Amino acid sequence: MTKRQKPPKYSWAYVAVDIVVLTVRDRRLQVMAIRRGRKPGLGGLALPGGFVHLDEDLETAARRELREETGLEVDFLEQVKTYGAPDRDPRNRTFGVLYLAVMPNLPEGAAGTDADDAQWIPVDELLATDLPFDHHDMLVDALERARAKLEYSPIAASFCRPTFTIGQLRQVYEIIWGVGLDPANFSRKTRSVDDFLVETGDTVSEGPGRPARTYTVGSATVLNPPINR
Amino acid sequence: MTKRQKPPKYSWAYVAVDIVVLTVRDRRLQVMAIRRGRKPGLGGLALPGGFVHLDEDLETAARRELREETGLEVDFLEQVKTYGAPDRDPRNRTFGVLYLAVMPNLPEGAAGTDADDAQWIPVDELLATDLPFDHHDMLVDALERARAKLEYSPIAASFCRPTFTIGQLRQVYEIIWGVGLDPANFSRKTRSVDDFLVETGDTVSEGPGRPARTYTVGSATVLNPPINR
DNA sequence: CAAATAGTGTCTCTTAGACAGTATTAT
DNA sequence: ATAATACTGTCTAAGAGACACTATTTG
Repeated sequence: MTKRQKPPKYSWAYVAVDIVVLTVRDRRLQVMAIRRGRKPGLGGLALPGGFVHLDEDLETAARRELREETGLEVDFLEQVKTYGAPDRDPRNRTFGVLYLAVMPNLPEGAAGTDADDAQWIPVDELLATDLPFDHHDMLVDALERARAKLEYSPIAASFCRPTFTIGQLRQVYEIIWGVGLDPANFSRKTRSVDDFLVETGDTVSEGPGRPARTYTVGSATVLNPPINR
Repeated sequence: MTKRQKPPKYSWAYVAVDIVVLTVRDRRLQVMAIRRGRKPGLGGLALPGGFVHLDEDLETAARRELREETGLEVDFLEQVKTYGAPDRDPRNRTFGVLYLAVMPNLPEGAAGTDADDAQWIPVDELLATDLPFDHHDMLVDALERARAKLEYSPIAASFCRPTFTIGQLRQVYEIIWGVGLDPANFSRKTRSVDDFLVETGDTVSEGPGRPARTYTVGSATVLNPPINR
């Protein structure tokens, strides 16, 4: 897998990818964490991630590490930022490329976590634990990115299953932004965004209340007009 | 300068920084380019940049390379994206961390380009030349970032000298967005943004027309409300 | 004086948000 | 029936953009 190359002439380094995978479960924003099997931070929680192979793209490495460490396959994956403080890894000079991934709340087991050491944990709980390296900063930065992207990108749909209701979409916004949104205005607003939502023609009924129309995400890459906080 | 470390155990790589420095000169958006002294792309233009030292932060490396290769000192510097395609550098596995920098149009010579091989060139001209590595993609990505940030960040002020008029600020927007903006509405709009502009109390007269009030940039990090295109 | 730029006034049209009211379900 | 959710209607206030008009300079 890992090819050889000539010994380094200049300052060399390891390059790793780390991934913040977000989902909404039990009405809370949750993040995928793994239990570390080695020092530093042995036994504690950390973000999934690992070294990039020699013949591998960054995004490919992120997907591979995610699959290996958590068993997850994500549809939304985006580079956030690269961390390069000289002492960020006490062992060797290592650069960390952070990725943000987003998943729907799939039923436990279905493409879920085969890996024993992987678990969903509410974001605020993980933020309160002692994370190794600069994983705390990474989590904060990824969250900020996700919050910002809700406004102008269809990323919220990545938190939903392929077919979803506007109520489900609204909950994503409410939970991630931590605010309450007027259902009536939110419905009008999202439907008015060009190519954001595509009506399926079906409706679903979940619990009491009028059945909701279902939608799939459209071709829009930018929300125009944006959904303001 | 470059410390030693133990020989690599896993896939190692070189890490470089590349910088897109933008300014507005002669009413055009221009970018700093250097003439390459080695292959690949020998004799052609390229973005300034170079390898990160072992004991150096990424941003520090970007500032150092910029100083060494172009003699420039910038105030605005921001990480954009990291490029990691396995074949992006034909010689060795090299990751490239892209930075966006912005400068005012300083009078030629003053903290200008000591370096012979560095030059300002209009962005569209550099885009039309044959750039080495993935510098073309980098330039496109940096431009998109700059255009987007005009809307919601005070980055436009970084294109201006410490004290500037609203007319000068408007020109930055017009040139970078490639659109015409209504001077009256633009003036009202920018002045209404919280903590964006701070009046100096002075006015300056450049050519014909009523003298303009001058401003310095305020404490705002986010423009609220934003300046829409 | 004319031409050019800075800045104010005002009008119109669109949109965001508040909130009342109607539709349709589970229990 | 009651409660809960989905969705429509409507009003109000704020904001964006068009554009006329005033202010102050250079030549």
